[in-house]
Amino acid sequence: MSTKESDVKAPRKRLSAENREQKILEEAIKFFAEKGFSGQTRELASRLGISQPLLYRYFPTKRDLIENVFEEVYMNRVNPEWLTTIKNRERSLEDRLIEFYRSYAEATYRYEWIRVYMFSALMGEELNRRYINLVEKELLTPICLELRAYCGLTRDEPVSQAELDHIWVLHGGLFYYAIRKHIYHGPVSEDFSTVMSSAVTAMLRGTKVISGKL
Amino acid sequence: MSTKESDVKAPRKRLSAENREQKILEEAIKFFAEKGFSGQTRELASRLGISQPLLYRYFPTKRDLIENVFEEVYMNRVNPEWLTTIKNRERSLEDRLIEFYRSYAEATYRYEWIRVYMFSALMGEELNRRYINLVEKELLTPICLELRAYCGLTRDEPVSQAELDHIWVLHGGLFYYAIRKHIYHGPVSEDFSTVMSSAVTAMLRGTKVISGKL
DNA sequence: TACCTAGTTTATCAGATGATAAATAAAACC
DNA sequence: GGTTTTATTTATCATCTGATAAACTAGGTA
Repeated sequence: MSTKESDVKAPRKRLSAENREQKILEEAIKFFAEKGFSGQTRELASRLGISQPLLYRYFPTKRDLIENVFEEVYMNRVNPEWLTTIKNRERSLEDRLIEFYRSYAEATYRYEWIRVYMFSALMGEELNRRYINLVEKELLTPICLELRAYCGLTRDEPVSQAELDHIWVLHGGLFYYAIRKHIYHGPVSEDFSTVMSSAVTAMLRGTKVISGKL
Repeated sequence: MSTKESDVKAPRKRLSAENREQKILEEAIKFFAEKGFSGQTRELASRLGISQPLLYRYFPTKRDLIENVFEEVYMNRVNPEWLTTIKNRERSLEDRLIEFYRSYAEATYRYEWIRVYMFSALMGEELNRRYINLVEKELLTPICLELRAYCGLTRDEPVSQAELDHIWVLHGGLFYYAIRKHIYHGPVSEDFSTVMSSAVTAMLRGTKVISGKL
C-alpha cells in the first residue's frame, strides 16, 4: 500500500493568505479556550498541521494572535435587538427577559466564548472590563428601569449600584450555568430554557413582593 | 550613607524549616492567585526574598507546590455548621439561608480563594470537580429539600437536576458577586449582605409563587 | 574557639519556547 | 515550458524556565 498517507510525503496543500489566516484564527480560539493563553505556539501549529514559524507569517507575535482571538470573541457580541426586546412594553417583562436570555445565552454560553472570556478576565485584560461596563450600561441598567416599572415604582433617580447588584445576581446566576457546564464540566440539565425561565419568573415575582424594601 | 540597605549585603535571615515552608506556601497562594499557575518560580522566589532553588528544598517540584496550594484552598472549606443551619426548621428558611450565605461568603469570597478556584477549574483539576459534587450533595440538595417544605410540597422523590439547577442560579448568582469583585475588578456595592438578603428573599418568595409549576 | 548541622546561595544544566532567516516548492503568470 | 511569485518548511537563535549539585554560612553545641 504505497499510497497510504503515512508512506507518502505530505502533499503540503497551499492556501491563500486569507484562508490560512482564517484557519489559524479559528483553531487558535479553540486552542486557547482549552489550554489558556500560556498554550504554546508549537502545539497550536501541530493541531493545524502546519509548521510553527508559519504562524508568524500571519501574526507577527503571539500576543498579536491572542489579541485577534480577543477581538473575535468580544466584538459584535452585543446584539442591538436585545435592547429593543427589553424595552418593548407591549409584552410582559417576564416574556421579554425570557426572550432576551434565550438569545443572550445562545450567543455567549458557548465553550470557546465562556473560557476565553474567563481566561482574559483572570489576566486582567482591559477588553474584559470594557465589556462588563457595556453589559451594565446597555443591558442591566435598562432592565433595572423596566424592573422599577414592573414593581410599580416611579423613581426618577439614576439606577443605583444596589439595583444593579440585584439584577446581577440573576444575570450572574444564569451565566453560572455556563460556567458549570464549560468550566467545571459538572452535571447540568440539558434544558437551559426551563431553568432560565423559572429563575427569571421567580426573581421577578419575588422582587415585586419585596419591592417596598428595595 | 553606607548603612543603607542597598549598600549592605543582605543579612540573610535564616528560618526554621517549618517556618520557611509556611512562608513559601502563603506567598505561593497569593502569587498563583494573582498570576495563575503558569507564574514562574523565579518571580515567586523574588517576592519571598529568597533564591529560586530554595523553593525546591521544601517542594520537590513546582507541581508539588501547586498541589499544596490546592489543598490549602480546597480543604476544610465546608463548615459542618452550615448544614445544621440549613436544616434547622425552628427558624424561617429565609433567615437560615441568609445566615448560611453570610458565613459561606465570608469563608470563600476571598481574593485568593476565588481566583485559585477559577484557575484550577479552568485547568480541569480533579479537586475542583470533587468540590462541586460536595457542594451539590452537602449543601444544595439539603437546601432543595427545605425549599420543597417551604413551598408546601410533599414529594418523596430524590431531588432532581432541575431543582438543583434552580438553586444553582441563586448560589451561582451570589458567587458571581465575588467573581465580579475579584476577577473582573468591576464596581460592586460594598455591602454584600444587603444584596444577598434581597436576592435570597426574592428567590424564595418568587419560587413559592411559581412552585406549582416546578 | 572549634566544630557541626542545616538553611541558603551560586553556578549551571537541559529542555522548552517565542521568534528569525534562509531554503524549498506549489501555484500563477507569460 | 520557463520564469516569477509567494506559501511553506527547515534550521537555528536567544532567552526563559524548571530543576540539580556543589559551595557557603548562620547559628547552635561541646
